[in-house]
Amino acid sequence: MARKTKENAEITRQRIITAAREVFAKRGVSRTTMEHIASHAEVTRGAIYWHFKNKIELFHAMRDQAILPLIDHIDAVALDEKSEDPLSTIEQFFTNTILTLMQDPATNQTYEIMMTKCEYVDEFAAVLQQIVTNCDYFTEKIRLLYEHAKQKDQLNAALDPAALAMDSHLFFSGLLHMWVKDTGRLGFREQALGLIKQHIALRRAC
Amino acid sequence: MARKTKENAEITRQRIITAAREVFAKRGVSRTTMEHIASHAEVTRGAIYWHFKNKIELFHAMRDQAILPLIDHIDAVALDEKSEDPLSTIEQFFTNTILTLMQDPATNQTYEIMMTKCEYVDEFAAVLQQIVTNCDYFTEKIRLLYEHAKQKDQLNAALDPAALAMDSHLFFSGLLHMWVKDTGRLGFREQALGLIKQHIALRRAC
DNA sequence: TATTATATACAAACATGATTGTATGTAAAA
DNA sequence: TTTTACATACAATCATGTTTGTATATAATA
Repeated sequence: MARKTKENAEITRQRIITAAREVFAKRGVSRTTMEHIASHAEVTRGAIYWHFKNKIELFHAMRDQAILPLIDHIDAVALDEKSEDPLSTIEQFFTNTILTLMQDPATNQTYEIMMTKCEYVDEFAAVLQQIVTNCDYFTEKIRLLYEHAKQKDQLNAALDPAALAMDSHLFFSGLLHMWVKDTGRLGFREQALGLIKQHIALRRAC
Repeated sequence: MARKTKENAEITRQRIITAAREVFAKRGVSRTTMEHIASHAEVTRGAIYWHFKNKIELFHAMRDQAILPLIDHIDAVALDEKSEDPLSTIEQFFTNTILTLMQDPATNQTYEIMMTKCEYVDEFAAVLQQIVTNCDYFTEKIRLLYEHAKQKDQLNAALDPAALAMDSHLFFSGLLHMWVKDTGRLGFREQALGLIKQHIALRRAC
């Protein structure tokens, strides 16, 4: 086949990533072969091996497209340190993340793959450690916001910001897992935003 | 090879399940071949195919050994409906589950496999639905306990038992996930019991 | 109680298909 | 003219399910 321009090559690359995501979601990462991805993207394996070294590099490319914006998002939230209402800032962050999953099927699908269609062994074991590291980073940001809330007396006095941040992180982690897993019935997804609201309300000074 | 007695056959069966668990944990369910399991169990594939139809049946046998006792546990807890202190009952349940994971490496390993080393597609997709169903069952039991706590005025008055139960379930789900994922550093596991304590404390009437 | 028949608990071999990485070819872009 | 962006062909391994073989436990029978 004829050579493509740089722009066309980039389009091909993106088509491959999209195809990989869709096939991963359907068959799981391990059971997905390069040929599956290739035919779904309407290219040959040669094209994939040109753009990516192997399956895990392709996986990382897919993951980055979903994760990096989220990291940016939490960084932006953390910048909002001077917020008048830190508890609402936390609530907003949770809510926005859920809204992203609702509105962006690609991101949602990538989360689904990472949580229920990937085995974290061998080359993928490192990914799990990155996830844990991200969790720590995330929890620390939340902790800072709880600190500010406490200084502003918006927090129930007896509560410890570090422990609260952990509790919130675990809540949110659980929420994302249920969000992803509960695809059949629509019940859970509808309550998600309400659960976030109540979770934060529980912390406000009473 | 010679035929074994029923007792010996049962021992072989259990050896296979144990071997499967250990190999699943090391290589992930998809990448594990019957031959891997066979050699680890010091039998041939013939023995495995005699006892189990295929890999997923073996997976289910392994899963049942970890899950069924837990179901029994929560059923026992739910029987404790007349408890004087329902919030402590919930706390006890969470704590006991974590203690089980600490003390029983086999159970812990099975959880690890189910949460990070299994792809829920094809034959395994149904397992995910079972997990969700179990979650619902679990959440309902917790909800009942919160109801009782509310009737006894042990609960912060403004709180809704159903939403609280969901929040607790998400917290606990997140806790188990972090417990399993955070194998490297020992930091998280040490705080787990403290986090449970605080989570429940947050709900007590103030 | 001794004998026989049958089901059991595996081991070993077989047939088949799938998947990976690489190596090579090629036409157009730069 | 030299890369680039792929397609195609190749080699080698690996995994699965099934089939066949067999020694023995166990139950039935005489």
